[in-house]
Amino acid sequence: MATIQEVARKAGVSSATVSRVLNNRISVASSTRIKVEQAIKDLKYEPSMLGRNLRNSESRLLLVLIHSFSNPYYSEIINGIEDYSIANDYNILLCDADSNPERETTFLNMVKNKLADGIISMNPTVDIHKLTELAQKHPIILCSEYYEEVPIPYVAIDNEAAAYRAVKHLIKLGNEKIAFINFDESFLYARQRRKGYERALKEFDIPVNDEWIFNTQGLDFQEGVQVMRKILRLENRPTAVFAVSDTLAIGALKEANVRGLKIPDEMAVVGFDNISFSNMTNPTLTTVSQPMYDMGHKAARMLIDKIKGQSVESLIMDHELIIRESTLN
Amino acid sequence: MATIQEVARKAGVSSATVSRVLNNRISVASSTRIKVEQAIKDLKYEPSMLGRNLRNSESRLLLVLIHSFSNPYYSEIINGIEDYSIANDYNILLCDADSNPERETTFLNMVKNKLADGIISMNPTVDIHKLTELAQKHPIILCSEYYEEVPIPYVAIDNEAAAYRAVKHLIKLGNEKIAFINFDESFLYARQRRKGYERALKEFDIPVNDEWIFNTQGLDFQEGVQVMRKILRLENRPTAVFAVSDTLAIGALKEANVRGLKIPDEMAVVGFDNISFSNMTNPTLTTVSQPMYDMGHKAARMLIDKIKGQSVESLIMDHELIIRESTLN
DNA sequence: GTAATAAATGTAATCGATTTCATAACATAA
DNA sequence: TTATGTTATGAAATCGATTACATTTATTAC
Repeated sequence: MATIQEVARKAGVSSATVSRVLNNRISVASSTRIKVEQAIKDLKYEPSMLGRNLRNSESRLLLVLIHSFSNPYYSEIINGIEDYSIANDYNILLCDADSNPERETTFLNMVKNKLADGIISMNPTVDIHKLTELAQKHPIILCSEYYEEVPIPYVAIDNEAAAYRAVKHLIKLGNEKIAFINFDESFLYARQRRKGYERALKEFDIPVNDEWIFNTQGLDFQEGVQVMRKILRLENRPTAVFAVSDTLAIGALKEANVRGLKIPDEMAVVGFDNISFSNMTNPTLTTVSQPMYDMGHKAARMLIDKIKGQSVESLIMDHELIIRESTLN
Repeated sequence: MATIQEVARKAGVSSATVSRVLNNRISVASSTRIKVEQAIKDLKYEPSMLGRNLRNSESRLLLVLIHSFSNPYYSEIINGIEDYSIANDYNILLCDADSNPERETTFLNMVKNKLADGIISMNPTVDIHKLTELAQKHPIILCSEYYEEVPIPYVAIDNEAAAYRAVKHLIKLGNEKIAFINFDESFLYARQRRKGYERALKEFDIPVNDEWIFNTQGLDFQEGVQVMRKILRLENRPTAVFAVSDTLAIGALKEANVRGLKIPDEMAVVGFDNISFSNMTNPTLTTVSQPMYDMGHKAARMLIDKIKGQSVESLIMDHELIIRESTLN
């Protein structure tokens, strides 16, 4: 691999001039520019990012923390992040900590080590204290997961309002006994969605029944199956389910199907996230859609602005209720 | 951010000694080691990877080329790649070219630019000529997608045998009219799977009917739906379908369901890949499983071996037929 | 034609680590 | 005590780019 020095020698100029040609700086005579460009071609020279980055003390790499590659929820957000990043000459490094704290430390250190210029975290299990400390010296943005009283800018939706809307939709269809499959409520979004669930019930004078509220430890399809089994064993059986993730909802839907329940008549189901599968279930799944691509795009913009030293404001995005067969007669 | 120089000054030693402490080199007195470690703590020093990598001319970053984040097929492979890589102090950079040749070039240049030490490509739409050229100077491994007559080591399964096995399974169940939903046959794996399909038919003296062979341009659920619609319109209608990807199979399954066909009696379905959702459809999907985690693990090992300068051999892994409800009465 | 100004290019420092080579300090053997 | 070997450390070069500053060359004004 040729270096800038070799190009300079071949073109009969100094390395400074070659650098100026590479970076399109002003003041380089077109005759020398041509000589240099020829030398670059002849030697098939490619500038080393290592040298450049060391000098500029930037890596032009952004870290994106997710919880697990297997979660289809992330893919559109990532597309949004990536499009904006690449358009601005940043690459992204996708990191799934997979609830492995050691690996998470590795990733967080990359930003201290100058191997990454900033972080977008979408990982709900991230160590928020470490992250907050890191945020004092390095640009960090939260996407979709955020924390009250943590001074890190975020982009997210209004989870309380979205859950409220989903549950209200079920009520309007005539359901009064609505189960709620929630994730572990140590996560803010789970608490917020629960608030929305309860607000909708209260608005219609339906009492909250704790027997119908389930908190899962994970978001696998299988957890949804398990919960639906529990639901079907209840004496006073709900006629509808609102799940905080499509994967849970799809598992629940499947189990209801297997048990021969008519959907939505005997069991209506609403999910959350609008993952691509949600349109491929039988029946198709009603779900809350977040503007995922847009959220990713915005998060990337916020991060890059922050890297540039600008101050950024948190964003709340609009959600949408997508009504499909699982709540449609 | 403190530099190694500042640590050296604070500890009253030279930067060379600090470096030796950091890298656990021999010959540093334990008294000075303690002084240096104290200084590192006091200054909260973290070594800059940029400086280190420049000096060592390595980035310890591996590129993983995929076609699109949205494809669930990759996630387990990526887990395998990542586990091995991280255990060997490499990080991975996930790149979806998303059939954007410009972006692909960006990624391939990273290895020329020394921003990455090697590449694992799983992208079937990659520009194989560029990749082959790059492979002459840089470590590259193909995973799951490979090319005959291209001298790049790969890890993959025997696609012909896997398809043969899937189709034979359908025949043994009594099906003689078996449709085949294949991807674009410009891809080697599509040609190989077709060969397997035809071999199974021939073995049982069933003529190949071109009317029952469909080539899709993409792998979306929706394409599977479309094909099943075409199938159901045929006068001489097949009683079974073998699709080369689960996403296609799930689309086909859904459409057959919607049209009220009994599965598997009136329409048996086999997919390929064993994505997690294939166990959540109704009925669940029979599919060919590749040892994905293992393939990723092996691919990473091959790449890192190659980076170390060792020579590596291509690998063919075993597949497995997972029989579920879509072919089970 | 000369001075003043602008444009083009080169020299050398710099980013932050690692490592070769030289040297100092110390220990051991004769 | 001197010679020899070992261990610990430092000085300085190095990786490959960028850039402040210095210098040369070209252009313009009078």
